[in-house]
Amino acid sequence: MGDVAARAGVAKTTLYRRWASKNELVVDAVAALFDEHLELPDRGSLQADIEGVVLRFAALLERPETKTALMAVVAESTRDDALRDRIRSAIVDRQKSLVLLGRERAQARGELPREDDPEVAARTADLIFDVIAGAVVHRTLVSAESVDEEWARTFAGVLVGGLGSATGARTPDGLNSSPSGV
Amino acid sequence: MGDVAARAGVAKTTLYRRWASKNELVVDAVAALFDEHLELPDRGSLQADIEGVVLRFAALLERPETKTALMAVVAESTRDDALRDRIRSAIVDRQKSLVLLGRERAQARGELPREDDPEVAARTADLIFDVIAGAVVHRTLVSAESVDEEWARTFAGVLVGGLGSATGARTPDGLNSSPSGV
DNA sequence: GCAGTTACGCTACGGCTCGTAGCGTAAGAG
DNA sequence: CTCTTACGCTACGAGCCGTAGCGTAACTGC
Repeated sequence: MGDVAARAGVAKTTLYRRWASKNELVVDAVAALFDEHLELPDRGSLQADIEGVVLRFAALLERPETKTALMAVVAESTRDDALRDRIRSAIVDRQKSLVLLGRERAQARGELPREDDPEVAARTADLIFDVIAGAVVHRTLVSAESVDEEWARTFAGVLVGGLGSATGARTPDGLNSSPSGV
Repeated sequence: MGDVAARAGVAKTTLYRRWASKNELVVDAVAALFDEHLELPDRGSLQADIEGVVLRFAALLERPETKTALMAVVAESTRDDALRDRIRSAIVDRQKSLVLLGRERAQARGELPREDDPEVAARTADLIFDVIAGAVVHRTLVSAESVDEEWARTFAGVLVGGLGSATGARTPDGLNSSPSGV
């Protein structure tokens, strides 16, 4: 934090006059990075849109400062509810709009059916968000392997296929079996 | 750490005679929890197997100590390569065997085709692992919503559907469209 | 030009936690 | 009965977050 103040050319006390704690500053910094680097250009298909955002997100996470800062505040948010809420409103909820946009486009293209029940729609959007963000974060940070175009393509293929085939979410446990291999 | 020593009824110095640092101790503790609580009983179908392990994993992660400890070391591993390797060998690689077991069972049931190319098989297993672990972690820690049976069912449905439909990983970008809604 | 408010810089410090040094002591090996 | 091994204990150094207190510059309104 002394370092941050030094690099900003201000005194440490000034930082604490603008942010109540280090964590809040880091959350705002990470949120700004996310807002700046994440977007969802229309690449013509749901699969391509997912590939694009996955690669953008991975590129952001592979920067050492980004991943260190993000994981530090997420880790602390497990024992600080106020921090968790701040992360949600400043980062998570904002980026969730990308999922809504992507679904809207896919529905306009006819790639995904429209869902009338708004609660089901919201739950599905949350699921998609958790799957995309979780998978990319896990791969880059825990598995520590790079997210390249091939991985993005395979991942997007699985997700698109899964969304197309099984989401009505009735009770049965096996409406599976299909072509092409694992 | 003084607390850990106190609760263990030993002196703090004794802890440092067995573990070189706090992080190593935490990694070993989390690894033991994972080994103890994660297993993959045969529930009759790939979908049900995934649901089961997702619920087990989520139950483990919802315990405050588990998630705090896990995320703390993962966060620090972003700036400590030795710690990252220790996490990989003590936790990640061990639990990855669950994916291999689940796939083996699914192949024996005929739910998934066998894959001859071992490299493709390994990459797919890694992908499945990242998707399952990442999605559950992201939902419980970032989205901060509970993983209940309904979520597990929907998630497993999407994953099974995705694995069944699109994984040969050719170039095309749209072999989707199907029944049941998003 | 002048008082009053606002915001900043700076030093010093308290508090917390990780990790270590040094020494005394109990238990098992031969 | 010695020797080794492992443990307990106190004290301490180091690093970082966050704050107190005070001096100082700039900007406002008249």
